[in-house]
Amino acid sequence: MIIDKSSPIPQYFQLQTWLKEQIHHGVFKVEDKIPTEEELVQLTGLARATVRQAIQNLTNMGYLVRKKGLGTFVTKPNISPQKQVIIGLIVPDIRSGYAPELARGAEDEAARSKHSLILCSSDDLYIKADFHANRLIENSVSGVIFVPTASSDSKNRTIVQKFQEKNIPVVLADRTIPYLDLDHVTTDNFEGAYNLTNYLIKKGHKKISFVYSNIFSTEKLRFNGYKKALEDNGIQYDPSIVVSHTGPYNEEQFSKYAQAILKQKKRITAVFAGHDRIALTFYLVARDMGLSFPEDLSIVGYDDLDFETLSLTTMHQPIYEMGIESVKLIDSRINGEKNGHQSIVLKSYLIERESVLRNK
Amino acid sequence: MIIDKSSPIPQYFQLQTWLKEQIHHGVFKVEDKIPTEEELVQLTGLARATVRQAIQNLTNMGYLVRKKGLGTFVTKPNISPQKQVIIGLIVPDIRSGYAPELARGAEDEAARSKHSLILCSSDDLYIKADFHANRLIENSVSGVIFVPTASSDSKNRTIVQKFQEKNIPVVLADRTIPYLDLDHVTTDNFEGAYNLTNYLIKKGHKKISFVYSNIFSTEKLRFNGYKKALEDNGIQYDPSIVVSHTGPYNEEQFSKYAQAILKQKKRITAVFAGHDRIALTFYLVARDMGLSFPEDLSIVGYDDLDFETLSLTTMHQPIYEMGIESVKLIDSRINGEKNGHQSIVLKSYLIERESVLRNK
DNA sequence: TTTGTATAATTGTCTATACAAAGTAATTAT
DNA sequence: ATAATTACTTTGTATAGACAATTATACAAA
Repeated sequence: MIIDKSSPIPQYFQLQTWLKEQIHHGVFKVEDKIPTEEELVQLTGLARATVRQAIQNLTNMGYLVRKKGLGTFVTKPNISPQKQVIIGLIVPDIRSGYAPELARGAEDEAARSKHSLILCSSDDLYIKADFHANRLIENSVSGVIFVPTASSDSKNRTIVQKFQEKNIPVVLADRTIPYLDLDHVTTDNFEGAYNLTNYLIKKGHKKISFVYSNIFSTEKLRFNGYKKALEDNGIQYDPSIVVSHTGPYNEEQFSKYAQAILKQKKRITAVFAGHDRIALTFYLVARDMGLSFPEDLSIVGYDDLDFETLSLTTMHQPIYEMGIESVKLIDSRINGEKNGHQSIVLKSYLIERESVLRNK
Repeated sequence: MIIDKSSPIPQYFQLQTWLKEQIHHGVFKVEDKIPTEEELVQLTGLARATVRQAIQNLTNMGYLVRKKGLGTFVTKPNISPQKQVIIGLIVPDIRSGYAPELARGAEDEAARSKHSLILCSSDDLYIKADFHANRLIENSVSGVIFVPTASSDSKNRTIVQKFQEKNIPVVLADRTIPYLDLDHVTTDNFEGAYNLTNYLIKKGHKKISFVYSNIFSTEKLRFNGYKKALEDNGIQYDPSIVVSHTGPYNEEQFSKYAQAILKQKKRITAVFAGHDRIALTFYLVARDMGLSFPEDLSIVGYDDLDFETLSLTTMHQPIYEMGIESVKLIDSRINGEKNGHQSIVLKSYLIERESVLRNK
């Protein structure tokens, strides 16, 4: 029998479930007419009002369409049985640095699970990141990949918390925020910088300038790797050839730093730039000052950006993979697979080009 | 009286309308309890089932919440009075060419109207563009900015039609598709190429090679501009120094073209590359062949990509503005402001750098 | 060929009634 | 004072029956 009168489950609900099963099993197919109310009354022994309640509910749910004078019909298996997943990506600027590569990695991985990616550029400003965060929340995204801005840690935390309040999983990409237990994908910045510094030292360089922004976790780690490598090789750390800029990269400012460093009397032989952009600035300034390259000055960068005509020795960061891993993390959060927060640290490797010369 | 028994309008519907009005006019406020079913029976003279039908409908619509044993309550006036607008952006690859600039322009303009941008890279392939199109449609985007792929016109048309069937406005960015009346944002490719060719001619060049992909509307127009400029200056068009590649840009292939052109006996003095990437490839090949630059060979490109260390004379395309205008067009479509399709042609301008030398 | 009419089938609207289930509030027992 | 009981209110489930509105079909009339 279809209806169990002794069951505590409401009879309209039993009928409703039965009808749904019939549709699901293809007994009533798409566009088919299901039995009339009267027939269902005969079939189940229920009152017509009860039958109607079951049918009405299924109609509201979109399983059925009722047509006056004609009957009740099974609707086309409707749109989107699985909810659309949208992931927000907040980068400093989609035009610069590694952002395009990160975006593409994230996009490709998202596409694999039929997810979509909303693009947000923060210009490294808290206020823009906050604006985007609000919009992402309004769009009820399923997760966010966030590259922290150049603002203070506490402001970056505010943004993360905004998402957390709405139970939206957040993955920090590349940079991290202190005192915040979060999923995080980055590269081995300390180790990478350590290896790169060692490489310079093995090439005979002792006076190695280090120029970086001290507000980003990544560059701070690189600086630590640099210092450790000096120490392990018995080279005295010299603060006078280190530039620690409190703020994000800025072409004009870093050009001045480059000029200052290159004009110093105690001649440096190599520059370790906090990232490739800085390396490029150094190269341009050095060239303008009449230094020949790499004969007069060896330069290494960090990131492996695509400078077509500048053959820069640098540390390649697997940015594309970072995008992939970020989306994977978001995905596992959405599916509630993991508990506790994960930090994924990807390996970077040295790309030896022609910007470093053995120091005699 | 609340209910007009003689009206042809169903009584449950009359009650439903009345209740909705009371809520709207604030007689029943948010979180308020509305009269119980029994009270409404007294008030209206209807049967309880009829009253229930009215209440049930309003519950389904989200106006009311029923609580067993407690009563029926007015819900909070729900979320999102204004719908979120999401715009899809389909570019060949967010990592290359002008895509980042276009994306950023679109993003900034979208942000101004609190819209969001979903990023899609097609790799210039029909199949990927189609995949993204389907996902954008599933996400019910409000509009799409589409850079046609390197596939055939008919395949690109198929994708556009997919959106049109769902009444989703489409704007073609940069490239166009023949025989398709659509909103379109581009630059004056013919005129730009004409001017750039004239510039070369005024610099004394007569043997000017032209190398391009003949599958894109933009580069075809540039080629036409090039030919027209030759003609207007009385220079014989020479097909043997023109490379017309049937397919998208491809580094390996274009390197071979460059080698072939540069090895020819009838020595060319300048190259007009279909876009900056091609110009770069020519530069690299020429350099590897021992040609000095720009003394032995003048090169011009098109796009004004950011090649840090290559001082390329080129035609600057206002790509950022193209992104802005594209979103503006989508916006006016969404608001139903315009009828008929619009073509916006932005002005490009010559950037004179150091890659062109006067030919003696 | 078109238009009108009758009829059957089916869903839509509505009334009247009864008991169940889930809360609240007052009362009673401990 | 606290806990258990009871009474009451309100929505939830269910039955039985009546008539209205809409559609398809067949047949008749213009």
